[in-house]
Amino acid sequence: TDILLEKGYAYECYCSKYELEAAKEKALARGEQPIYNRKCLHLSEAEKNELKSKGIKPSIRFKVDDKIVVVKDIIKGEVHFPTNVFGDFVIVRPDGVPVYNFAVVIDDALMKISHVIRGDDHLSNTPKQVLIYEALGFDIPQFAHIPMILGPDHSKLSKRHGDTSLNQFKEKGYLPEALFNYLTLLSWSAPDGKEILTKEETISLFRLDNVSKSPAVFDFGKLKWMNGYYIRNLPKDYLTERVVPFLDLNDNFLKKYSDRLKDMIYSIKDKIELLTDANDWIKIYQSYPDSLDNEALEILRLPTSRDVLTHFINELSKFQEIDTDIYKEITSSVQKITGAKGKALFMTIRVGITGTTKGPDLDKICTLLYKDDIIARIEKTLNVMESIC
RNA sequence: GUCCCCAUCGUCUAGCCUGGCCUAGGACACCGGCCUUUCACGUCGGCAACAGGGGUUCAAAUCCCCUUGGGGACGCCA
Repeated sequence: TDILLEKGYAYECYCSKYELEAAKEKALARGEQPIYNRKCLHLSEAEKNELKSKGIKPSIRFKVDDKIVVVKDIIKGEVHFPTNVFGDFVIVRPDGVPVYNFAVVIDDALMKISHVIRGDDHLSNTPKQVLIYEALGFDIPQFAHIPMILGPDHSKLSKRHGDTSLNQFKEKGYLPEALFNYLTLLSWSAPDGKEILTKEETISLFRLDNVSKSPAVFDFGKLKWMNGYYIRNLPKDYLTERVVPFLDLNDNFLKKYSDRLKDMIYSIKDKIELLTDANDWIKIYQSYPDSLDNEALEILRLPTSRDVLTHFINELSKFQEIDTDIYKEITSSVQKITGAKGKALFMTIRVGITGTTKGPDLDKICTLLYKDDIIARIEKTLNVMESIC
């Protein structure tokens, strides 16, 4: 600040907050720009000392000439700002603490920052900063003002639009690489239009000069889709590692089946609120048969249901363990014996085992579970049927 | 209010700089078909946009101007 003061780029201002406030309101009332009136610009040393002796501490203002500042921006191009819209602005407060616009310049210049990349909303701060760079003789960095991300209502994205912090997304089960990939596609796109990109691909393709100028609305739906895509396509081992923190591993069921779990999760793509939904689905298993809903009960009330389940157990008992082929064999035998087919056959088995009408493919369910477990579950269902049918 | 930025399907965008190849391409969402004896996934098809008006030009989504619309900034906040 000494340099700026000495060279006449800045001066001390003894005006009080109240004075300034009043002046501002007056100007606004007259429909004019609220610009500092330079009252303190020409104070003599004597006057300053007098004010100081009264205990008034000055703030320091940057003296702004009436001209047009041209900001060169990689994304926006050359932007012209008349300085008379902001006037002489404060650089240091009376307590000696520098103001943001001043501090960033000093900071960045000292650290030899080459590129200042930030949100669009900082564009109008930039001319002030450029002025300071120039006064101090610093090299002006390259600026790149990225368009803002808007909420679904097209206003600046904020808390009231829902989850906006990385941790919230993480807690909800969004994979970091999916979020990264999605965010990357806002106001930018790969030259070939490819949308699913690894971090490495993005880094090698990304160029500031093909970032779009217009703001982007955050689309939670597309993020969701992309996260699902990642969940489905990432290597299974890696996926399991990612999924485990979201599951209640203390539970016996999960302990017992954790090795087969990845296949199951891999197949649960329905209404993925994501990983957390997989957890819900598993809970349906766990809480069975308390989870029987009307739809499931209806299936169990079918006249053939009892037969189907009983014979399913019988047939299954003939085998050591169940796999896809055996599953087919069993279901066709049960069909022959009971005469039940279609929904009456498969839905009954589904409900008998899982207690619900929804879930992964039946053959997958059957191969996921162990034979004894299936039998136990169906027997449970048969017991339940005693009481409700 | 003043200044600045922006403007292609509902949303993210390609194309715009270097006008004709645009019958405006892709993705999400949505709607249908297929697959699956559930739901999803997958797959095939469909709906859907150059904000409006003036120019310039043989030719405009592309270049220029105006209007409208949206966003942001106007602090001794960061």
